[in-house]
Amino acid sequence: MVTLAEVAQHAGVSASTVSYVLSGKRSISASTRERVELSIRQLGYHPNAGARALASSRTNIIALMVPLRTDMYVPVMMEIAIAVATTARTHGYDVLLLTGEEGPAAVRRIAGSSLADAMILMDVEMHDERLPLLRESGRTAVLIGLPADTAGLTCVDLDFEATGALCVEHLSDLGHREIAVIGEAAAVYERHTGFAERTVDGIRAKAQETGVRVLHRPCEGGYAAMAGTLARVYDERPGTTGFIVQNEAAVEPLLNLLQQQGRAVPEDVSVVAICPEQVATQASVRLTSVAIPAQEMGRRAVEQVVAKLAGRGTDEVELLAPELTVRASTGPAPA
Amino acid sequence: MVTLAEVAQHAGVSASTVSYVLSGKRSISASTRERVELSIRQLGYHPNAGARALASSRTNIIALMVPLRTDMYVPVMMEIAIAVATTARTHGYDVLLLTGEEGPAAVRRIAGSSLADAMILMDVEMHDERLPLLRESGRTAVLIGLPADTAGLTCVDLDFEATGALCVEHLSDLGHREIAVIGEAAAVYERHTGFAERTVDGIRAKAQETGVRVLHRPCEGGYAAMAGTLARVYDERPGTTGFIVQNEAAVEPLLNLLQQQGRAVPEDVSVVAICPEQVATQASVRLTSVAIPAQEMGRRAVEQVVAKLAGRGTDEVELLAPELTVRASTGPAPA
DNA sequence: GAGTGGAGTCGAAGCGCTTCGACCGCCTTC
DNA sequence: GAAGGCGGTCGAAGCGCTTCGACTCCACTC
Repeated sequence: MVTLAEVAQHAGVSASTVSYVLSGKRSISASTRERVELSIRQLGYHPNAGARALASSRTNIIALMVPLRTDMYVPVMMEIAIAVATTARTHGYDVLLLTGEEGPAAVRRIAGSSLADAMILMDVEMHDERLPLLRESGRTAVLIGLPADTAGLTCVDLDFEATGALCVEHLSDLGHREIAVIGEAAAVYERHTGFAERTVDGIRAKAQETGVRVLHRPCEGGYAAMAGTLARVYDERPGTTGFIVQNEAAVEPLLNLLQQQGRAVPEDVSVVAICPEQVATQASVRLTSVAIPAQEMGRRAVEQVVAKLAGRGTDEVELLAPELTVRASTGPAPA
Repeated sequence: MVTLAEVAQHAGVSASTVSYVLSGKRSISASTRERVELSIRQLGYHPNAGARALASSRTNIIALMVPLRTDMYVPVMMEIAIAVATTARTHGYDVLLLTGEEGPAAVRRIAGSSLADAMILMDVEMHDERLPLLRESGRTAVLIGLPADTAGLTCVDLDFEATGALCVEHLSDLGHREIAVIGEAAAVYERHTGFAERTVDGIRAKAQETGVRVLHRPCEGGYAAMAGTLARVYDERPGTTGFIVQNEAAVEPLLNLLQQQGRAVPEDVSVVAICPEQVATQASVRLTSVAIPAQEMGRRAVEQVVAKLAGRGTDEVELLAPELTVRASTGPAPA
């Protein structure tokens, strides 16, 4: 491996000069700069990451903790993770991938070993075990999600309350008075995952306001689970004409089951989904939906991290405004 | 941050002794060891990753290059990535997440900066641009996938040729004589992604052997694309009774369209899928399928990396044997 | 009872980089 | 024309760790 010293020798300058050319922290004459840059290219020099980290106590690495859960909708996670990784690169950072496996201890390990300059946590629960450790470590961090106590934390998330409200409003405007909410798997609510609960809160509040009746049912993905859930929904509320679905793995099963039961979408039943665009547009019926802006979330999280590391930080909660796109799955309530 | 020196002082020994306690590279008396370990715990010491990397030229980081493509089936990628990350941790490694964005240059950057001890490449193409750089860099690497030239490379992958053959064999045994293959998006073949081509090769070979006629059509995911593809298939080969699907985004659309056209699965038409277990079991019809062992692939890749880094390396191609599980989507060909 | 060897420990020399203070000209400025 | 300032460069001191050689002590051996 080529070292700084070798570059310096090759260019006929001192090591510190080369370092300053690289970092731009002191002014360097054009001629020297060019000579150094030429040497760098000719020798194929790359700074050693470890040495750099040691000397500067900056690793240029952001740790990303992704959940291990299988009950979460994976593509969204992946999309966020990829957005984080690519955005990070544009700011000169690499991303370290941590899975939930290790649990809260990972926070301590990363902070303690100075493996990363900052952390991004995904799938944050209302009372997340990692948060105390995070605060204690004093490390820069950004959450994707919204815990109960956000004091001193920077958070990025879709505004799920507004999302829920928006869905109800849309259905209500179309004249629907009985709505069923097909939610995430029960386990998601049990561990108090913020986004799921906030969506339901938003739905309930808007329903109350508009005088719409709401029935909320968690649902595992897949056909079998959806069939059972659907049967119970119609059992309890035969007059249901609107559905809000917040479980991507339940979308297609729901559409199919409705069709099989002779309920036409959107003539008899309207369906609003909260899901990534791709799911909404590729489903068997083009779905009216509120998109989950996974990329945007990943991007914003990194930008917040970078800002905080640059000292321009803000401890704020950034909620992205939901947007509802009307497609072919919603229409006026049947008379 | 607590340093080695502070631990040493606290325990009343020299820094090197603490280091040897940590690494176990020299024998240490039980009493000293205990004293040092106690100090480490009391002070909450974590070795600094950068310093360690610098002094030992080992980072304990494995770089994972995931593709950026959206035409790949994302959940499989995610599953592999998570398996890689968790397996790596059990061997004391962390994982650096690189996206395709940066292209082949990422290989050079990682190797040059000694950011990682080894690399795992996913989504390898037949003539992958990254391979020359990889060979040149001399860095330890394992591929998930199979390029045309595997000389000097360690590869892990499902045996897709055998997979294709297995699917044909199953359908042939059931008496099907005309088979359609619904493949990945055209772009996947255009860039010569090994697994897609090898599957088709395996299918063709076995078809020839068993006297089955095969029609292969690439297909984007979603309903619209699938509808078009299906129409064309029946246009060209009205006698088609068996389908092999290697595009998860086409599975559900295919099943639905067949149903809509009044073709019963499996009475009129048999469908074999090449997809993750979850897709096969959660589809509207429980699918006969060959599973893509994503976790196993990720795990094996890491184990190969660890073995190579420990000097126990083998430059070999490890092809996992496919397993076909018969479920409800295949049956005897109609008379 | 001197010689041998192994177990246990230490000191010091780096690993490759960043960064601080110092230095040297040269251009201003009054 | 002397004082001051600034752009440009260098030397040296670490950053926190690993690792090599050397040293000490003690239990053996013959």
